[in-house]
Amino acid sequence: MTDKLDRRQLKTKQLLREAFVKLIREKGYEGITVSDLTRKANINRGTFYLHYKDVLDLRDHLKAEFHQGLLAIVSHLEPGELFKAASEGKVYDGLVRLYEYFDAQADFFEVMLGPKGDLTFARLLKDTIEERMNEKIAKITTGRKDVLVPPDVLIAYMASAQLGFVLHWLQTGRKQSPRELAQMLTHIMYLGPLKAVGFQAN
Amino acid sequence: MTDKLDRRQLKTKQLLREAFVKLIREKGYEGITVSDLTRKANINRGTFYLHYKDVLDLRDHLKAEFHQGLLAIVSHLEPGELFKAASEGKVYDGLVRLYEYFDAQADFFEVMLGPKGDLTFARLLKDTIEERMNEKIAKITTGRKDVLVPPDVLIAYMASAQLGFVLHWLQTGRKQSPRELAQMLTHIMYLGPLKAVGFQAN
DNA sequence: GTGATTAATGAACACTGTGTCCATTATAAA
DNA sequence: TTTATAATGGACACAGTGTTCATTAATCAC
Repeated sequence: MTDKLDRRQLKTKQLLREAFVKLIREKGYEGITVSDLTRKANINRGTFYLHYKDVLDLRDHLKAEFHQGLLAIVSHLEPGELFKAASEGKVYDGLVRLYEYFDAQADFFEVMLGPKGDLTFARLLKDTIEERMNEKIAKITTGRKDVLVPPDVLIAYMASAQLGFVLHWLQTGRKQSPRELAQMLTHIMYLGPLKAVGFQAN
Repeated sequence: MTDKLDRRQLKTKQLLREAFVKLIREKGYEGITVSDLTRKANINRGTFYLHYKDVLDLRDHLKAEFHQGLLAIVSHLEPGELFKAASEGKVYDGLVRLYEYFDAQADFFEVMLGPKGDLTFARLLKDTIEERMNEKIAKITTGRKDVLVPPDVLIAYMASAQLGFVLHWLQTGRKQSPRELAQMLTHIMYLGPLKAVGFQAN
């Protein structure tokens, strides 16, 4: 994966990566050209093609990087543990770790997932959450008859929800700590959104 | 809004609109050019510019159309009604109407929100849901101290969730009826995702 | 139907960006 | 210091853009 790279190559890739994020922030992801990138990075246009096929290729490499980082964390999450912690009024630690990752990489995620960013990245994250949940939840519900909602539907719901949840946090200045985030998500997951926001049975 | 249009103009716009959806289906949204569109629609390239500024402009006009359609329905939704219906084991009719709209326009939504589609459209829909919820939910929670999760956070969660829910349905062949969809969403909203999928307190 | 109106066409224009060369220069590694 | 190779600058043909304009064709109002 990580071929041993010449310093020069590392530097070039680093410059391109920075130029990419800057350009998204400045003029939005759509319509970034190779010429834009090399101008901003102050490198020769031909040099770009020594590393990437085109702008989409550069984007996909960046996406893959962060995808890996996320996978490493998400693969350890256990919905059963979340439910257990929630029913005992505790916070599931796996969630805290997940939000700590987003917090640490916030600069990148904020731009990339923001209004000017690249939404295919959002899709990738959602799909990742979804796949992992599928593995975990499938085990639990096989053979049961009392499920009110098919697991695949529910997983689609939750995966989108959790991404939207993080996104909102990123785009409103990250006012809560990762632990507070986990606490809130636990409430919503356990009680359901309606009761979590204060609707009361009467 | 709807200026009285020459038949020729209507026809041109119709052709462009069909070409756009076809091209997304065939080669993906990214990288569709004006030349692609006019070739596919069999019209003169110059003609395109008599109607739209560029590809993004065409896209935005299409988005706006469906946005209007959705607004008309979403603006009538009442979370309170949803909670009431849910606690009585009923289905909230507003939701059924919403899903009927997606069902009727499924061809367009499926392509546009699909893997090759335009994700800014997904964002627009999410924002629409979010804004409307904000209006409704804000009334309920003002002055209350017992909310476990701030309304804005919860709304971000729900808006994303509901979009993901519909998206999954569109992309898995629309196996459920709008009423069944509404039923499922009601369960999730009322019980929370964990209990809805079958986790049990013990 | 006829004539006035206006949309669509085809062809040209300068311009920007693409992807690929290649000889030359600069820099890192052994 | 030598050897390897990354980066450069300049060139190339090509595709797409956005605009203009005279010409053709369709529609609308009468």
